[in-house]
Amino acid sequence: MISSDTLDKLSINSNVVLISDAKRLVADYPTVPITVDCAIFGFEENELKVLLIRSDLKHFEGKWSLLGDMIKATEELDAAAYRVLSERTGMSDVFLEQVKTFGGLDRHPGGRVLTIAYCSLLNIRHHELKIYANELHWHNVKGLCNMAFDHQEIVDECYRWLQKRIQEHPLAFNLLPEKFSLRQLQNLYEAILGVELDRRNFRKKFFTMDFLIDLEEFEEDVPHRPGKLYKFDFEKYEKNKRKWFAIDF
Amino acid sequence: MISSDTLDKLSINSNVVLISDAKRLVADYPTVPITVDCAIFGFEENELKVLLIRSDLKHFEGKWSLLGDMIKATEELDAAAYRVLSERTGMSDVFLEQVKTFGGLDRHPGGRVLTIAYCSLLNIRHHELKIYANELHWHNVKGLCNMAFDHQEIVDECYRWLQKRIQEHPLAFNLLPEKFSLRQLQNLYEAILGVELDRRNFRKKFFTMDFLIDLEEFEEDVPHRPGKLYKFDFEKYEKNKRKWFAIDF
DNA sequence: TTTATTTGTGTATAATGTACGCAATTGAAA
DNA sequence: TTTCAATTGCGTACATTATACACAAATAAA
Repeated sequence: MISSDTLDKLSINSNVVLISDAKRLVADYPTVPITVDCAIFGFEENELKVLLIRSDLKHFEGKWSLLGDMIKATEELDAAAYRVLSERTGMSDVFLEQVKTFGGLDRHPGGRVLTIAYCSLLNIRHHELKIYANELHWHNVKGLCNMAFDHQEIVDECYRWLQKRIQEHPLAFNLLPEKFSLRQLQNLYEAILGVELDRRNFRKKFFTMDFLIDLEEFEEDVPHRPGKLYKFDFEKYEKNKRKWFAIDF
Repeated sequence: MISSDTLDKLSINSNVVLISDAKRLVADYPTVPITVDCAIFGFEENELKVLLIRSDLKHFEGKWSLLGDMIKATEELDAAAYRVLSERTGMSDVFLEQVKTFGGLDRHPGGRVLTIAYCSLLNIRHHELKIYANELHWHNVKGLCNMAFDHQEIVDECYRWLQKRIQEHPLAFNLLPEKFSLRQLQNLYEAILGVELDRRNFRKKFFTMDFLIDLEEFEEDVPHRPGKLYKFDFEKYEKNKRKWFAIDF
């Protein structure tokens, strides 16, 4: 049976029933609050870190949470994630990409809340954290525990996503200071992938890729022979992007 | 200023303000109708196809749309996508995976509607389409036009996702009949990747992967030397999954 | 029987990945 | 000063994989 109310929304056109009032159609749909959660990764002391706060929900008292917020009524998804990121880190011009949407019925104690997970990579030293409330700080990605909501699952998913992604595109440079040594670069790859790599082959691979710029400068204050410093040639990379497929370790 | 209404939701605990009433917190969030849209891919006559219907919105009269529906209030995201798929194709046990969420403010004429895009792969011959209403049928992925909503963008995204994905995992077998020749398999890869592959090297690659089962049967009714038929060894693949990284063409 | 077409199986070569050797440079210890 | 430990920078030998291409065998149609 089609109710008269439903009929109001319909018009008949060449034997097909067309809905003329899209607003009234949509008005019948159930609605859900939507949020973004950002897995913000950084790299320090040869460890991959993720930025967390204490949950401000009594229900998750003492547990750790990703940075997130509701999406405003007239806000684009990416913009909401970027807002969360910049409000807390003060950073702009940062790598940020959508990873996956989580909509489990019981993931939020306040009722069904959908969240769109984003992954962000940034250089810890480049940014003074803003709003230190709720014990905002960096946690080792390995050995996380005591997470609020389904945030353990979200971090795991973002971390796996990152592991794949850095083998397709040289995103890892977003995590390093502008000037870095090959050793730092290798430590980063080893930390993210969780494997040991041969130093000499690693070096060869990155030199043949040919977007490291030799700065003719050297490390300082290291208790051994200092390594050369390089920077990443973003321009050259952008031009040759298409050719890329895998970094492959 | 904190309103007295807000204070009701708060409790103070070790200098941190905790929100005790999660439901009331969430009640303040804007809410949005959420839908799923399925890019359902099939393979026929050496062409990659996608299943579309005519949009039933007057606003998009004559335009083509992915299969989609609202997500019910107590329905998991994957379940909603699976429901859309099985209602229309009658298929169960089908490959289905979340790809990306689209939430552009103006993507739906009825107001903001979030959609979670899913990608599905199935064998066209295995399934009688159900509900032929709205001119449900298979379209060539190449040369799509006249799409409703942002569905062109969604199909493009799902197609790129598929191109990457079949090089990491042998998903393509979901698109083939149970028994297939190496030529069919190669045609499929060529259709999806949009490249020509060397027949002999292609064969070598798949034999060294070692999960094709030789059925000792042959093609029939072909106007040339018939090729051997194979089936995919899902069991063996599942066991060796971890070792995988890329198929690489 | 011949021809066109396609399958099935190779091989030769180039490119890439992997394992590892060794001199050079630095800070710190002897 | 000399020696040592640690690390960088550069190389080479070998194994593995990718790529290009040749040719016989099987089938339908002429």
